[in-house]
Amino acid sequence: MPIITLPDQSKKSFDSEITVEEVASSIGKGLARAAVAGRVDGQLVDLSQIIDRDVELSILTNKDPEGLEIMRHSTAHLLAHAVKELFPDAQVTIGPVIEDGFYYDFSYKRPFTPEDLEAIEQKMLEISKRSYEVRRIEMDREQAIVFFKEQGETYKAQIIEDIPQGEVISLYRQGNFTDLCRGPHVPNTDKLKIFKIMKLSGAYWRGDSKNEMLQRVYGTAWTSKEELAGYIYRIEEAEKRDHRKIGKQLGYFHFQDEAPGMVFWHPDGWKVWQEVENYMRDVYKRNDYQEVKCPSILDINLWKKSGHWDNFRENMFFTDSENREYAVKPMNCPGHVQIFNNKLRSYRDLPLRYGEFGSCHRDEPSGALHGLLRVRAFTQDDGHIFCMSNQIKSEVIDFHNLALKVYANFGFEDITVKLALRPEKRLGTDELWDSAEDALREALGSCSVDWEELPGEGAFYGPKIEYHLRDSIGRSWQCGTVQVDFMMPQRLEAQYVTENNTREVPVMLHRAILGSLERFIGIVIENCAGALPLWLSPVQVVVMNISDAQQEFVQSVVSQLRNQGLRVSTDLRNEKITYKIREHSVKRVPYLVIVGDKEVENNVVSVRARGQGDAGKLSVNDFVKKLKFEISQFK
RNA sequence: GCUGGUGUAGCUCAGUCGGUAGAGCAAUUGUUUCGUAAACAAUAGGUCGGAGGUUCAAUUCCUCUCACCAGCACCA
Repeated sequence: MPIITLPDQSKKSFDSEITVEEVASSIGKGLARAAVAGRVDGQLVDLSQIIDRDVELSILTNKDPEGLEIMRHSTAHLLAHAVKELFPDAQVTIGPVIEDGFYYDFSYKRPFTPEDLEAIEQKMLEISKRSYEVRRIEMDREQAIVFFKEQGETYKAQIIEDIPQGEVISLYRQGNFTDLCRGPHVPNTDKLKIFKIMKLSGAYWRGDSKNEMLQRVYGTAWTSKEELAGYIYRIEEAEKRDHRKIGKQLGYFHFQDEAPGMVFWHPDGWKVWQEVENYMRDVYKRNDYQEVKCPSILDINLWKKSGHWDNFRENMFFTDSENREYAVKPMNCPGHVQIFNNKLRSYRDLPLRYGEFGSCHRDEPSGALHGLLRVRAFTQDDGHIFCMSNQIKSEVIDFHNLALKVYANFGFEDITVKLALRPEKRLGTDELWDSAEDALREALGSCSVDWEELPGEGAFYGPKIEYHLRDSIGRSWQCGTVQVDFMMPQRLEAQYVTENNTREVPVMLHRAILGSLERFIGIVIENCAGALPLWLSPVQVVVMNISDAQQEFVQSVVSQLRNQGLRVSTDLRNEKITYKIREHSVKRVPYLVIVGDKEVENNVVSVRARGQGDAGKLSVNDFVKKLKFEISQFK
């Protein structure tokens, strides 16, 4: 006599055991039709699940987040089903749900073509219409392994072999296609109607580059055609924000074949850069950092000593001169230690903070390069704090707060914090790693922030807190970081004199807020879709005349604005005012100033603000005040 | 680095089933002096990513190579 408690706390009792689907029908026809799965006492189950005891039950439709996920998962199975029908000797592997969709990895003798993808999508629609019932089957482990081996599905058999002994193995069958899966799934393939195959790519079996490369087919699925269209629209809109496109359009920078992964900054792009750099220089000054500058090329022996040779060599560029080998620096830390070591330090000097706009080169794999976001030559706002262990916590907390403040000034509020823990390839003992990781955890713990821990992702010399920002298409990029390092100061023989006149090795905190200036500027561009805030805009104002008669007045307005430190250009071309407005609007100039006879007569300017249109007439003085106020707001 | 795709004028792109290429915008010149997102006309502009090969002939076919794009792997 199961009594079922529904989400609204109402109870329904039944005379005998009953399936989730039957409960849905008992509530209403519409619900039964929309139902894709159920949740019984917190556990997701199929609609066919039998309930034989008192439970709490929710009926899930694809309007529920879990329902949508189940639907996407089932669509992944539909994809695999279609592939098996079209290419019977393809092997299926895994097909999970991801953000906004799903993928499925296949092993096949030849690469799929774009035409294959179309055929697969058609076949999926066809199978969906066949209205196959999706049925759960349970097998024991050995039975399941034999089952998949018989079908030539060696990857599936491998997956099962990794499932712990004794666990029940569940399979799902639709028509003549059976897939290993935990479930749950929609009850029938005809529930799957609104989906689209998106793209094809390679992916290593089990994510390991030593393994075979499989073919990954990506797809998306939604509950309505409108949502699918909305998703496609969002992707298109995001592509318009791509910093590579905007950078080209606005003439900020370019790349060319001769220097893959290295930026040619154009005048306007470089103005943005300088503005960012000067802002960060100010942050250094105001937070007790001393700016330094170290050589880019250092003797290879220093890199051997620091541990880079053993742990980072494949990412470094090398050069030589007169039989001496050098490395182009991939990091700034060894240089800063040299400055620290250049004189005898006392505990009274600590914490000692050095900051550098350090130009680094890393030989990144070609496939990793991505506009400004992943380059081979970049500049870090890289600082190193030499301190005692009892100063770590407060330094990390200060850094955390400073970093968030800087991000906010650039318009970023949504930052993901991660804690990257010891990697396989590393220096130092486990005890040192324990204390370094704990130090960071403790500091984060007192910062009222959520973080995700990433085992194995730390730097070779220490664990790190990472600050991630998202790009326009949802990819997340590490910008800032703070890392605790007990190893490098020791290896490079840094020391300070303690209170007791003994010598001790300082702790070194590596830290960067922007991370790479290139990457950060790329993300800023995407974040504002190229409409940079006034203080960062390379051209803040364009002053334009209506006709030749106002040329002189325009010049005088420009010189007044320039005298106030504003970045101003003129447009005196013999073009219609609408033409000029359009051109500079497309270039996202924050303010356009229009001068015609009326303005000259009244000694005012007509102001047009980006995104707002006509902003009225102002005296030059008032206009300057307005701009200065806006700039001060942002900084 | 791996898998797949792409590479034609400054930009966005069309085209050639093998006979050395075209549009729009930008540029240049001329005319127009015109008030809040594109005036009109003319001109100029490309060894079709690079190197080999096949061919009477290659931008088009083949091989290699470089760069870029997506994803994977790797990472700020």
